[in-house]
Amino acid sequence: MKSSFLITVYDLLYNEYGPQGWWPIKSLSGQNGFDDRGYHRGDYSYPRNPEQRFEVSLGAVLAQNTSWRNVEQAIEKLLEAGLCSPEDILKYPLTELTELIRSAGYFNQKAIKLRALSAFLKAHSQKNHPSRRELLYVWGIGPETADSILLYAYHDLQFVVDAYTRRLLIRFEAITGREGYDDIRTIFSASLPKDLSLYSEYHALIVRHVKERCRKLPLCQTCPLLREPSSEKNLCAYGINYKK
DNA sequence: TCCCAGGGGCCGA
DNA sequence: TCGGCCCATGGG
Repeated sequence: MKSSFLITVYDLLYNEYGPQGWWPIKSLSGQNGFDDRGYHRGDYSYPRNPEQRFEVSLGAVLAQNTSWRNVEQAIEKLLEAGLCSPEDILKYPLTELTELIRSAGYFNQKAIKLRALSAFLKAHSQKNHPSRRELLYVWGIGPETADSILLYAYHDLQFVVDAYTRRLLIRFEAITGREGYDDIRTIFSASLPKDLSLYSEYHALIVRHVKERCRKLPLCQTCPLLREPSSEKNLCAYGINYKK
């Protein structure tokens, strides 16, 4: 795949949707530069302290296979209970922790996952960020969650691949769908400039675009990726077939 | 009522 | 290694 292809896709998505403000930080909602849901569009300097990094990390676990609206409620309750650090989570009763995060679904599993992550972060030096390998060793942290934490909490240059990314590339016929997580991750990291804001924004834009347009039953008529006349091949093979 | 969400662990083949 | 199953709430 030509590297310019993924950059063209990025430019088109950015022009259509603008900065997405990921990762939102609930504890800063309403403050200068943040909307009432904690989004901070176009500013990639957050999180800035251990508490904010921890909130993003908790959110990455809570967001597993769960809509963000449900995650927001859980984060809000964690904040209300004053759980802002790994130590806070670890000393909080498990049954009560489970109740706080009920809205995020899979609450029995996720309460244990939050504890496992907290135990890891407590044992780990908070000064320099954890490695990908270390995070993957933590129970409940898979590749997507690890990369989300590294990119959005620790500003480490890791491209986040999710089900939306996979669907988008399948519809471009850029992948078959049988590729593993790391294969798809490499497609992006090999093609894109090493730029933190680009990585952060690209993943967020893919989520926005696929949720909104590239659904299971896609809305190709208004797809911003079908307006590029200079593309030599697709842009979206699915859309081309769809229009026939 | 059904389907899907900003996945990951576990288990059997 | 890989597919299938389980976890679970809430909104459309």
